[in-house]
Amino acid sequence: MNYKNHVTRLSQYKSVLQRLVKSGIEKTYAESISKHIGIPATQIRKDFSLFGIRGNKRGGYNVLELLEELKINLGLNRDLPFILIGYGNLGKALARYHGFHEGCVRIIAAFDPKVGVLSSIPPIPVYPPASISAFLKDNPVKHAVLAVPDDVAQSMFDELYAEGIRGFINFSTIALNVPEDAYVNNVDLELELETVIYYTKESNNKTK
Amino acid sequence: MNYKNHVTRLSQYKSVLQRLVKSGIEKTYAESISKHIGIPATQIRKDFSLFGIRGNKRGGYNVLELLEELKINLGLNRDLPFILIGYGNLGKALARYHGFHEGCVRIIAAFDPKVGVLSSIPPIPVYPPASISAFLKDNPVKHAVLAVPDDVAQSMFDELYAEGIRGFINFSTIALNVPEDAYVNNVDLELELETVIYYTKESNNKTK
DNA sequence: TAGATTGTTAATCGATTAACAATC
DNA sequence: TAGATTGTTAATCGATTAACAATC
Repeated sequence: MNYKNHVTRLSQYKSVLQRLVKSGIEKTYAESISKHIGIPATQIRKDFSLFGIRGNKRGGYNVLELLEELKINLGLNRDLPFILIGYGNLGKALARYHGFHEGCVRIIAAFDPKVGVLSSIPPIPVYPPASISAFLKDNPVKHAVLAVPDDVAQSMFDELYAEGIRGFINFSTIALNVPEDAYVNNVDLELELETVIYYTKESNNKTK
Repeated sequence: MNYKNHVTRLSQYKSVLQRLVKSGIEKTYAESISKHIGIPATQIRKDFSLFGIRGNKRGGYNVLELLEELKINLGLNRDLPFILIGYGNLGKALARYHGFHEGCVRIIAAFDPKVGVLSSIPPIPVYPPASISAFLKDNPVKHAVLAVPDDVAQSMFDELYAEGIRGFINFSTIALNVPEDAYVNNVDLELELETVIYYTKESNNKTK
């Protein structure tokens, strides 16, 4: 079963709800959420139904409750420490990424041959790769960000997998060899740029 | 018509073909490509058919020719200069991103209040945002990478749109207000991490 | 020729949308 | 109550897969 689209939408709903909470709005409707993100109200209700989220007939949804339900379904209702492998430009950008500090996604440590302390808030320590094993023994982390050069991506993956990490986000451009029980989300930045190019080709101007 | 999936797959085919070229392989088959990326051979042929790419019955595909066809269909068969707006950690990471140098996607200049010259190969100049307009008059760029803080993302977008840029990749976390004839590819890094979390929730271990 | 492989047409599957019944 | 909104069932749409004819 492929839930990718559902999960993406759920996450979008969550973002809207977080904005509503900030604005102090207490109640919302499928129709209003639809206005914000352009997803049909009927699909929003369908998604909620699929994930067992219930509203009040005639009364819409309580913003705080709905947000909480969305977080539960996304698995965001708990502490979610990540480790960051590779502390180059991309690693630094991710560690300081603004959005993360608002949610419960936290990068608690980075590993790179060049050690040091990242001046982020809160500061994130940078350890040598050799200490990953020891670190994971003390810290029960299940998720890792792979932001290393292509030539070491597979061996780093293998090591992390052996240490019990099962959820990965991979920024390298090689296709990792992944066991059945691990999940790897490949983010291919070149592909993202190519998508832009495709959709702005003159020949596609009308169709898109 | 939504071609997003097709474009994603076309780009994957292109990557495989580029690897084959590097290995000096001259001929390939739908079935061999399938082995590399796990997409059914029948779908590969269907995609090729949709984009008018023909092979040789019984003889498979000539690697170089196929790669060229894929590039043409992806719009990658020409010079594709991007400008980079925002030269923080993420901007730096993108400018130095390894994959780009192999393809025809090139970042030719960056704009940031903190000017300077990026020590990349080739070096990318960093200009103040005020000079965007003048730069675009001399350089017919149609694509931009938006890697700026959320609070200036919309105003930067508006300025770039006014200057004729129509293809964008947006790393900020706000939903931009976009005219009909522009294309914005939103890359939400928080969403990418959340996807990993969702698929590694204990309750999803069996289903996924 | 026989066998392998392409390319297309038809069937299936899943996701989205529409219709509408339930109910506050 | 009447009207608004939810939640579900049914219809539509599009994308994927399977079957197979074409042919080198």
